Amino acid sequence: MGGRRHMTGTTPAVPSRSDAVRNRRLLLDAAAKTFAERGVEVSIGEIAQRAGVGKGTVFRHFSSKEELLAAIMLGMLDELVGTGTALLAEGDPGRALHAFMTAGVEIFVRDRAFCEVIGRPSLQNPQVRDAIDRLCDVAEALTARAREQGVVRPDVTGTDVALLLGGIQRTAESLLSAEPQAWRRYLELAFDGITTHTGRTLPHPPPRHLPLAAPAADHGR
Amino acid sequence: MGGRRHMTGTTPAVPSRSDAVRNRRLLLDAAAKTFAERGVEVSIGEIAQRAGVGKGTVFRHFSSKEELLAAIMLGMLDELVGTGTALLAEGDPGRALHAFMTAGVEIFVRDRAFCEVIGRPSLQNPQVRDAIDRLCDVAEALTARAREQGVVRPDVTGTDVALLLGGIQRTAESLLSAEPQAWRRYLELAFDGITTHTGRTLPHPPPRHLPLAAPAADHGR
DNA sequence: CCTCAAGGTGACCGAGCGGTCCGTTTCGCT
DNA sequence: AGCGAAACGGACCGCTCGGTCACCTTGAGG
Repeated sequence: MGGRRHMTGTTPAVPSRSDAVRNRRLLLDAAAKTFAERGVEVSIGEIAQRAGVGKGTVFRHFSSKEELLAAIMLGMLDELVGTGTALLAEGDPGRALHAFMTAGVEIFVRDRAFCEVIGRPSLQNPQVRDAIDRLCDVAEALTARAREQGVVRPDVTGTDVALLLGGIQRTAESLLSAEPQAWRRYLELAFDGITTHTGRTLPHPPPRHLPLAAPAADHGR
Repeated sequence: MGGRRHMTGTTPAVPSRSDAVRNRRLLLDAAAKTFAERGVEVSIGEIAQRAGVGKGTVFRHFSSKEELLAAIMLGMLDELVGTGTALLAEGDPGRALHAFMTAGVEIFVRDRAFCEVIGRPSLQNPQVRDAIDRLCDVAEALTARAREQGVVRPDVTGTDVALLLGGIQRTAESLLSAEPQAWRRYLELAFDGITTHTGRTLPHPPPRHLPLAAPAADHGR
């Protein structure tokens, strides 16, 4: 997982001095928690404070806020890809797909920054995009198995499934503080939607991949 | 629509001088377009520029950015409530509910600020909350009709339907720039999910209303 | 045409942000 | 213990934002 002494883009992967490794760990942990609770808008200063280090130390380890964020998002994406890959060994394709979707929505529900970053290509760095591609691939593999067995309707793709994860979280979002498990309701609803056989095919052609190459012709005014 | 000469909260409803009414109109139009395209984060300065007025003029008409935003959100919510109410007269309850959901998702898709504001109670003023309550009520009325006729499964509520609107938009979000109509696919998927009869009941108790009374125990650090 | 209050405006303010820099501390090696 | 390099920290910079204010313009009644 990741080259040892290659530089990970712009910042040395892992420093050698003991205080530096410890602070890097503290920093990653604090950032993960803070981003999860409060979203991408939290200030670097607050993360530093929570980690018990100075603001400058943050930028010694990560050249920018975005890089710190990407490091954390990448870890979670890889974890989910791993879960999906492991589930390809599960015998029952329907159960495997359901378990994958459960794991996916759980991440969205747990982490506010994850929700905000995924699907906003304008904010994403190349590594995150690659990880999302891999996520779509494993979702497609799981979906294909279920589709061939007739568990899911024939015109549903892995990209559909990946996109639904965020949609399910969004549906449950405003209930989450009062009903932390409400998302399971909407996961089941969506799962019934993709497994029901109406005879009709869904409107609009199914998505093959995510359009991740946003030229970001943004608010350059 | 709405009281004529009542003051709308904190700012005089409609001024009397001709230039003032005209500028107010320009401002509302520019703000609606800008919020729709770019979300709540756009600066007041940009809205003013787009309306062709000075920044100070914005604050003469609306005491804060949030009030301007609320005025626009309120208009759209009321419009959707009106559409839903009208659809209660439609003969076919299933078609009526489907049409209501279509109208709802269309608004979400068209307006980025709408997506960002709805369901974030921490940002909402009382009038917007009331409008959302009314929206849930009309959604419940439409859903109840469809439920009684056996069109939708028995354990689906109007609040479920209202929440799904945002979820559907979110699902289609990253496809929207390349495939502006992709949301129809996920609307159909969700509609199939609430109309299919699996025999199983959904997990988690159905939501009765939205928990709109967020005490906002926020990042007051 | 005159008057004056209502309306318009942009320089300005304070707060918060990401990111930089350099004097100071600490680690690890000899 | 002594030393050089690496890491630390927080004052600091430039920028943007929402919101204010004192001065100027303009509409409309007389």
